[in-house]
Amino acid sequence: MAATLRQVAERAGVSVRTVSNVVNDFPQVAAETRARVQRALDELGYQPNAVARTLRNGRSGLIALVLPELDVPYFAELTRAVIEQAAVAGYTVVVDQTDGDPVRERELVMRGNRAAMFDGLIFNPLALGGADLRNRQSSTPVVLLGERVVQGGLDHIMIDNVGAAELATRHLIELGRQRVAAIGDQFDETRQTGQLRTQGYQAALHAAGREVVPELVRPTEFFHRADGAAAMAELLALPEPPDAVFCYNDLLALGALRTILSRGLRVPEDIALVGFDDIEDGRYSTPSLTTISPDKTQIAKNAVQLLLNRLDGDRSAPAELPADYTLQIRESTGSGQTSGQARGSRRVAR
Amino acid sequence: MAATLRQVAERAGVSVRTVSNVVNDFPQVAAETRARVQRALDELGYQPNAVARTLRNGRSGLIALVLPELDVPYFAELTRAVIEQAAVAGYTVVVDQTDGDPVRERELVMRGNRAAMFDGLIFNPLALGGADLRNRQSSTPVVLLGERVVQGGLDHIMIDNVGAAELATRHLIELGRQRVAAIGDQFDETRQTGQLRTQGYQAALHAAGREVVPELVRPTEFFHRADGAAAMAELLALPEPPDAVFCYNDLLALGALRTILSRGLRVPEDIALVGFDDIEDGRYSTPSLTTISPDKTQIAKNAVQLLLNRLDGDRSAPAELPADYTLQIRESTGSGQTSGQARGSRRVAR
DNA sequence: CTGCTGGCTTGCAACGTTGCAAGTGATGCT
DNA sequence: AGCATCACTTGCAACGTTGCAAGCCAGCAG
Repeated sequence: MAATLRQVAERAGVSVRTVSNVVNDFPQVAAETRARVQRALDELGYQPNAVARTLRNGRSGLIALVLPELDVPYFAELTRAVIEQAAVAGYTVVVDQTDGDPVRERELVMRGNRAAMFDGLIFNPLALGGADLRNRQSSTPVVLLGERVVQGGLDHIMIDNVGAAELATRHLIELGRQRVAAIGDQFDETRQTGQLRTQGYQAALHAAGREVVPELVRPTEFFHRADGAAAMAELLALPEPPDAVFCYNDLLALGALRTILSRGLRVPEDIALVGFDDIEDGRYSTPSLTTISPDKTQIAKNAVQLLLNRLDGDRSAPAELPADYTLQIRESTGSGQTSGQARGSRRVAR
Repeated sequence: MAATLRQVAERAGVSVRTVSNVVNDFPQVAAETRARVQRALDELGYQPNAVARTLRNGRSGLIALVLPELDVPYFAELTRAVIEQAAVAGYTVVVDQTDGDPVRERELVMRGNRAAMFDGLIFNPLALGGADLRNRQSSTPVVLLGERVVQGGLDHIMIDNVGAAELATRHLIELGRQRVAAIGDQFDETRQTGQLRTQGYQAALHAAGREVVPELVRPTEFFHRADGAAAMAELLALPEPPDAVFCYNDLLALGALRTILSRGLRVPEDIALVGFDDIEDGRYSTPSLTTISPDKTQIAKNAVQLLLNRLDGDRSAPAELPADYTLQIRESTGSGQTSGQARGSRRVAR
C-alpha cells in the first residue's frame, strides 16, 4: 500500500539511490532531477518506512519510558516532563506500564525482546532489584529512576528519601505536634521507598528527642488512596490517635484526608498532614496538601540527558544523580497561605 | 553487540536458516541439532532483533495509543484499560502524548512517519477534525476515541454526550434545585465535547419546562481543575448564584468544589455538584463526587477489538460504537450513601 | 585530441530476519 | 540395483533503506 523508494524511482525514471538522496536532502542532486523526483514523491504520497530505516541505521529515534502505573498522578506528571525533554533532542517517547509485574518488567527491560525497537530505556522499577538488573541480556542503555535499589552498574536518578522524609517530619514536629504518625511503611525487600522514608521519619523524631511509637507507623501494601484511607482509620481507632501524619505519598495523604474529614475531624486543627510527590490533586484538595515536591522537570532532564549521552557512546562509569526537592507548605499543615516554601535541596553534581 | 542468527549459526556449525527454525520452534529439526543450536543460542545470549523481524513480517506487535494528556486521570485510567485489553491479544501498547498540539497529532496520525513502527493506532483527537482525518496519507489502521468529530471514514468509539449530559442535569433538577449551572462549554470548532454536553444540559432544562439562563453556562478553555475553580468563582459572583452545577468533567468539578468549600459554602447542601468521567480522585474527595461514569473497560475492549479486526484484514464499513455509561450518585448530590446507581445506558451492538 | 576534473548518478551490498523451494543423504520398497 | 520416500537441512531472495565506491558525461586545460 505505502509507496516505496523503488516505486518512486520507477515513476521518476531515476535510480532508487537518487530518490533516497532527494528524500534525505543530500546536496549533490541536480535541481531539475530533484524537482522531477519531488513530483513523483508527492504524487505517490511517499512516506519513508521507519522500520527499514531503523534496521539500516541502527537508530529508531524512540526511547521507552517504563513505569509501574500510569494512573498514579506522580508518574503521569513525570511522563509529561520526560516527553518534553526528549522532544527537545528529537526523540519520541513511548510509555509502557508494567503494573510492577516482575514478568513484564523483566520482559521489557532485561531481555530487550521488544526493547530492541527502542534506542534506550528510562525505567522506574518496582519489582526488579539490583541482583536482577545486574545481569541484563540486552545492550540497550538504561537509566533508572527511583530508589537506590541497585549497587552500581547502571545510571540512576534518585531523590534523597531519607533526607526528604526527615524534612517533612521535622516540619510537623516544629508545628508542635506531639504524636506524629507515618503511613506507608513497607517490609517487602524489593520496595525500598517505604523503608527509606521510615528511616527519615525516625531520624527526625530522634533528632527532636522523641521516642518512635511503633503503632504510629502504619505499613501499607500499595501507595494508593484506598491504602491511605484504611491506614488512617486504623490510626484513628488507637486509644491515643495521632495529631499529625506524614504520608509517604500524596495519594496516601488524600485517602487519609478523606477518612479524617468523614469522621468530622478537621485538618490541620485536629490532625496535620504532609504528603510526598506534589501532585496536582493535592493542590486542589480542601485543605490543600503540604508535601515534599521533587523537581520532576530536573529528574526528567537528567534522565534524558544521561540516556542521550549513552546513546552517543559515552562509556564513563555509571552516574548516580540526586534530584532536588523542596517542602511545599500548604493548608494541611499551615494557616491559609499556599505559597510558603522551605528549602531542603541538594545541588546536582554534573 | 547483540548476537545475530549468523553468529549463532557459525558457532553451532549449521546454517542460519536452521537456527531460525530452532528459534521459531519449527518441528522439522532433529533433536540432536536442536540441542546443539540451543546451546549456542544460550551461550551467546541470542535475542531476536525486533526491527528486522518487523521489516520481514510486516508486523511489529505494537499498537500506539495517542492521547492529548496523560496526566488527566481519565486518560490515564483509559490507558490502563487499553493496555490490559491489548495484552490479551498479545499486543504491546505504547502511549504517546500530543498535548492537543495539531502539529504533533498530524505528525503521528496523518503521515504515519513514526507511525510506520506500529501496526495500528488508537487515537483520541483534540485538535484534528474530520476534514483533516479524511485525507490521511498513512494506511495504518486507526480507531478513533471521543466525540463524533468525523463523518464516517474511520472506526469510532464514542459515548452519547448529549444523553449523558441530559441525565446528569435531570438528576440535579429532580433534586429540586432551582438554578442549575453548567461549567465547560466550548466554542472552538474542533472541541465538540463542550458543545454536545451543553446540548444535553439544555435539553434537560427544556424537558423540565425551565428556561436556559445564559450566564449560568460558563465556558472554559480547558477541562482542568484550574478552569473549574475559576469558572465557579465567576458563578458565585453572580447576583443570583446557582444551587447546583453540572461540570463537564470531574477535574472541573474538583476545581469548582475547591472554590465552593474555600468560600465556606457546603456541598451538597448549598450547591450540588455533578461531574463526568468517574476518575478515582472524585471517589476520594470530600464530599465524593456524583458523576457520569463511562464504561472505560468497554471502550478499551471495543477499541482494541475493532483495531485487531482491521489488522486481520477486515474491510467492512467503518463502525461507530456507542459506549455504555451510568450515573454514579455520591455525596456531592446525595445523602451519604455512595453506592447509588442510575441506569442510563445503551446496548452496544456487536 | 587527450586526459583530467567535477558534478551528478548509479549498482552493489548490507542491516537481521523468514518464506520458498530445492538440496542432501539415508532408508525402504520392489 | 534402482527408485521413491522421508527427515532434515540449506541457499536464495526479499522486506525498504542507505553507505560506499564506482561510473558516466560534459567541460576544460594542455
